[in-house]
Amino acid sequence: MPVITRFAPSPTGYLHIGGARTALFCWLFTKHHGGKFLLRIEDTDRARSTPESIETILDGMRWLGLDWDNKDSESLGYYSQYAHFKRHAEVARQMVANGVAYYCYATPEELDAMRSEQKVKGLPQRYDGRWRDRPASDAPQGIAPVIRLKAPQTGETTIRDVVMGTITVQNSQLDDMVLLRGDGTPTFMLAAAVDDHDMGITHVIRGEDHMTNTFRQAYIYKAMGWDVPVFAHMPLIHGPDGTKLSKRHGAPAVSDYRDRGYLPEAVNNYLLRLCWSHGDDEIIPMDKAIEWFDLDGVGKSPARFDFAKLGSVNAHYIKEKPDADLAALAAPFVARVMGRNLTPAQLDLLTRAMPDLKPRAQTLVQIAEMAAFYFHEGAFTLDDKAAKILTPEARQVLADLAAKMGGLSEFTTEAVENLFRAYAEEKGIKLGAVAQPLRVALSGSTVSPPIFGVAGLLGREESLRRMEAILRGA
RNA sequence: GUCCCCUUCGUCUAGAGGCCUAGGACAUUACCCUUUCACGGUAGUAACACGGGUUCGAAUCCCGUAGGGGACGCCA
Repeated sequence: MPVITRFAPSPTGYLHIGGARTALFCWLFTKHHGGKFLLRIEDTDRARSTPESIETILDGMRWLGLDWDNKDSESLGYYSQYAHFKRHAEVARQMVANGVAYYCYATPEELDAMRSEQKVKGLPQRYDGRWRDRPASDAPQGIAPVIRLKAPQTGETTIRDVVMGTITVQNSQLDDMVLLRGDGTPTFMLAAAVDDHDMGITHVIRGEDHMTNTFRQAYIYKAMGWDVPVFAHMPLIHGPDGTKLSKRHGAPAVSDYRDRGYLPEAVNNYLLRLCWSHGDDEIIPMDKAIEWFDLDGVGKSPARFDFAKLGSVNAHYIKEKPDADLAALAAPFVARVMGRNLTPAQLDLLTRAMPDLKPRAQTLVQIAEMAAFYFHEGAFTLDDKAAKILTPEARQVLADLAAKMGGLSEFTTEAVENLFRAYAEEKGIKLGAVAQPLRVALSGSTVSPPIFGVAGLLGREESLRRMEAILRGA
C-alpha cells in the first residue's frame, strides 16, 4: 500500500518551527517510501483563520522546499478543511443516528462553571455527560446544541504508535468531546479524523501534543467502521529552558529564521537532527536525509532548541554555497544594512568578496554587516579602537604607502601585499603595524576580511580615496 | 489535581547485556596557524537522574522514587 501522509497546520498565525519539523519528518518519510505528501489547512475555526496566515504557511513550506503533492489537484492549491464542512456535519449526524453520538444543550457558561467546580474539588476536568442519556424531549428552546461523541466509559483503549509505542488508557479517562459545534461547524477532533479517512491518509504524523486526541479519535474511526491509520507522534521541540517553544524564546516562526539569515538547507539539517540521528552524521543533505530517514529512528524524548548549533550548521552551508548564489541571497540583507539597494557593480563586488566573507559568518545577516564597508561612501565614523590605531606614526605609514600605491604598475592584492611587506621590512616594523592602519583606512574598523584582499577588490582609486580621506581627517 | 510520555556531557545525540576506561557534534578552555577577525588543526574539561532488583556481567532488562514535558476547550 502506498504511503500517503499529510501536514495539517491551522492558519491562525505563523508557521511554527516545531510544526515545520513535523512537516519535515513527514515529508522525508513520504519521500523515503515513494508516497504522497498532502497539505491540509485546518481552517474550520472561522474566527481565527486568516488568508494571510495561510499565505505565510505556504511561503514557509516553499522556502524549506517541502513541496506537497496536492497543490495541483486542489482548486486552492491545498486541501481546505473548511471546504468540506458539510461532509463533517453529515458524519456527525450519522453518528447520532447510529447512537454513538448525541446532542448536548449545555451552554459554554454552564460548562465553565462545571470545570471550575471540578478544579476546586481537585477532580479531573472533564465533561460529566449530563446530556448523554437525556431524551430529546428535554431539549430546551433557543439553544443550538452541539453533537458529542458517546465515548465508552468502561474498559480501556490501546493505540499503537510508531514512535511512542503501545499505549493504553482507561476509558474512564475519556470524556464525550464535541464533534460538531452549535453553529454546525466541525471541531478538530471530528474534521481531522474524517479528512484523514477521506484523503486516504495511511500515516498520521503529528506532534506529541496530539497524543491524547488519538484515543478519542480512534472511536470515530471505530464508530464509522473505518480503517485506522498508522499513528506516529513526534516529540515536541522545547526552548532552551525546556518548556514548549514559543514567542517568548525569540524565534518561533519559520520566517524568523529566513529574516535572521539562515539558509533553508541549514534549518532543515538542524531540525532533522532533533530527535533523530544517523550514527555520528551531523551534516546531512536532503538527498541523504531522504535515503536515511524513517520513523523507527525517531526518539521519544523532546529536544531543546540550540541556536549555537543551528549557527554552526548554517555556517557550514554558507561555506558550501557558490559565491554568486550567496551574494544574491545576501544582497537584500546588505541593502537593509545600507538603506539602499545594490547596483549590479556592487553585487559583483559582493560576489568577489564572498570568499573572504564566507568563512567569517554564521548567517547572511553577519555577511551583510561585515560587507557593508565595501560599499561605504563618505568618511567612516571610527570607534575608539580604530581611532587609537591612527597614531602619528601610523599616519606617516599610510602617507608613505599611499604614495607608493599610486605608483604601482599593477594594483592587485599580491602587489599591495608585497609593497606593504617590503615597506615593513625596510622600516623594521611588524606587518601588523602597517596592515592595521590600512585596515582602519579602508574598512573603518580594526576587524575586517584580509586587508590586502580588500584593497585589491576596492581597486586603486577607491583605496587611495579612503586613505587620503583618513589622512585629511584630524 | 487526573491521565499519558520522557530522563546519557551545558545542548543535540551514539549506544539494542560484555566491543564503554561511554563515542561524535555544538558550546567551552588551551595551544598552533595568522596582518585583525574568522576558517582550519591539535589537545583538554564535561554525562549514563536516584534507589532497589534480575544477571557471571546493566547506560542497555524489571520495579520504585524524583525531576521534566504534554493533554485535560463549542482551539487545532
